[in-house]
Amino acid sequence: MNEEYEDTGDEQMQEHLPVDRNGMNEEQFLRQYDANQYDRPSVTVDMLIFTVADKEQNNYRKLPEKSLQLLLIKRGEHPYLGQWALPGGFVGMNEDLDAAARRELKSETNLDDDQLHLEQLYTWGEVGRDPRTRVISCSYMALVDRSALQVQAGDDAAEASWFDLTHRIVDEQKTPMKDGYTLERLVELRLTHGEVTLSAQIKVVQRVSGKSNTVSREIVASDQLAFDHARIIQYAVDRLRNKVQYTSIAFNLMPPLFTLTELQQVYEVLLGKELLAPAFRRKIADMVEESTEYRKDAGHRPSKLFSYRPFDDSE
Amino acid sequence: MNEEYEDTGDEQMQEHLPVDRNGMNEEQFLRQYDANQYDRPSVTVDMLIFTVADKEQNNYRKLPEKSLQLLLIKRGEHPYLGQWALPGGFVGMNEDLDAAARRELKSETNLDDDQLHLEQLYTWGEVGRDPRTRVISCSYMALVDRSALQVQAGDDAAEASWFDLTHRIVDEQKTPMKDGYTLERLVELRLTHGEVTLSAQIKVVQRVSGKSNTVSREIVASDQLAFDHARIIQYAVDRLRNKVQYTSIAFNLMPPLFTLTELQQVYEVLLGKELLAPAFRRKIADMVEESTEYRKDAGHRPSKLFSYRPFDDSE
DNA sequence: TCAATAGTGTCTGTCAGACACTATCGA
DNA sequence: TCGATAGTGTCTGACAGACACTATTGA
Repeated sequence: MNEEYEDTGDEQMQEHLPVDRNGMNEEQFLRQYDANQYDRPSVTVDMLIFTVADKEQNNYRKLPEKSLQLLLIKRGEHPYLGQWALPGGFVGMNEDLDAAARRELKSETNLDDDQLHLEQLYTWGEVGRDPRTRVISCSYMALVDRSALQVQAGDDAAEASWFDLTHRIVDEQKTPMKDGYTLERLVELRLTHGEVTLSAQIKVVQRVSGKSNTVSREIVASDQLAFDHARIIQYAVDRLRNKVQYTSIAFNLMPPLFTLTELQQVYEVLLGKELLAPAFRRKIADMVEESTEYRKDAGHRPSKLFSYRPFDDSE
Repeated sequence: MNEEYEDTGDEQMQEHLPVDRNGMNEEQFLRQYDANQYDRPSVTVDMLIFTVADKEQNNYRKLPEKSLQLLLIKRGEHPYLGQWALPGGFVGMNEDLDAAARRELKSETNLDDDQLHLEQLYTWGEVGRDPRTRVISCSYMALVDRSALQVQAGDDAAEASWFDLTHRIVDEQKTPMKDGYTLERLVELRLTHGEVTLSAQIKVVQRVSGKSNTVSREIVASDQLAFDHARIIQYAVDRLRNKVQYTSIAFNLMPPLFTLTELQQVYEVLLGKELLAPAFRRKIADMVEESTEYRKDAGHRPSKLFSYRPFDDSE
């Protein structure tokens, strides 16, 4: 069970270290280990930085609509020069993976990770996804509060912009298969910033056969979006929609004080559907705390302002 | 918006390709690109291969208890020579990340991925986690049906064994913090295979302050478990427990035909708690299909055998 | 006969969907 | 006044926890 019993056990003063088939102990092994004997892929982090912004609204009575926004960077270098890509970069040899994500986030938004939600999403490792060399990308999702962003992005040398993001299922069909079915969804992503519109179509295929249940995503079309980033964005939206429903991450998109209607609007824009106010208020009731302040600048009844209350675990 | 307008536009026959600040078009850039100009980390996949097995039972009336098992490999090389580790290996330069996971799985269990559940879990990229060199590990979780395993593992040169796995919260305390709280859990992992017992303690810390909500895992003690694998195992158990409740992955641990009590036992061993039969049967009712067969070998009323029915989406 | 599992019926409380209703502001 | 949002009350049906109850087997 323990290698050291195979030693002769004669040298009382010397430590009984296990040796490998070449007679080396661990220290000797590590000294001769050469990481360069094999080719290694490059590793990057890709950041999906989401926020929610108000759309313009002229009717003094109506509330402004919300839109989900994603930060993209215009590439100033090959490959995909001139196209838009997720912020990101290579992971340093002496830098934790998470630290690389936080570094990228800080450099783009000037926010530290205690002011936002940061979460590892998925690691993308297909062989041909980067024309330069083999690149494995670990994607992270960040949710930031619009009001905490000092600069409107783009203070960097590279051109960074917030794009309005819409995610729409254009087509859906279910085909019965032996021992299961295949569910194919065609998803259209549309990203707009001023005059610039990027779009992509992703085919999301869910195969259920026997017990296995696999989801794969394929890029059908990708206009002005670099690399396979359209697919990563689609994946992130799916994850975001999912998590909004059973966690409180949505509050990371809210300012310190907000009305319940604003909160509901954020949920609605994330989920892509309308919610009923009474049910919504019940659901989030013990995640918010009433303040004494009111919002009274609009042409209708003033609304109470609330703040986030970290989960009510107390009983 | 598009770089090509910066060309002189004189050469009608030549394509208008965007050029970078060095005057290179994409093809020229890629030809001179050298991936070796920077140090790169090594990338591995680590496999968490779970199954459920029956425990011995002598009372002819009683049903055998189930135990959750995990496949581990005894290391025949430095570092951690003689200790036990998750199966895994380096990702080939011309191999998709998923393909590497499937390859490892196939080599350990001789099963293809259409016969089981395979899912990417998390990517571990701390700097010091491997003493050899910088290693980033992408972990995958696989759930296999015990009855589909031809060999009892270990046909490989390396010694592979199924370990009974228990996951127990030994200590839990909640400390109020400014603007939130800290929830600390001490988790004890215990892995046994015959006479061999491995154990580890992981401190799982959930920090809730303001809007951010972070979970971190720290290895307090790890006996005979190589690398940071104790932490990865603990993470996988958390994920497994979570997913069992809202997906049908548990069926991947079941043979083609099973009784509802067996299914319930699997849920119970995964969740680490007992369930009430009527509620359980209601919950899984439309995920199973009645067969005409019965299990009648025991000292009690025979039970109907069921099979898995991929989600009842029909209305 | 009996220990053990197999399987069902039903009470109860919780909670989400749905919708009606009242309250209150600014132009 | 009125168009819009703010906010509440309550009916309904779905469903989970809880527990009692019946059914059936092999030694």
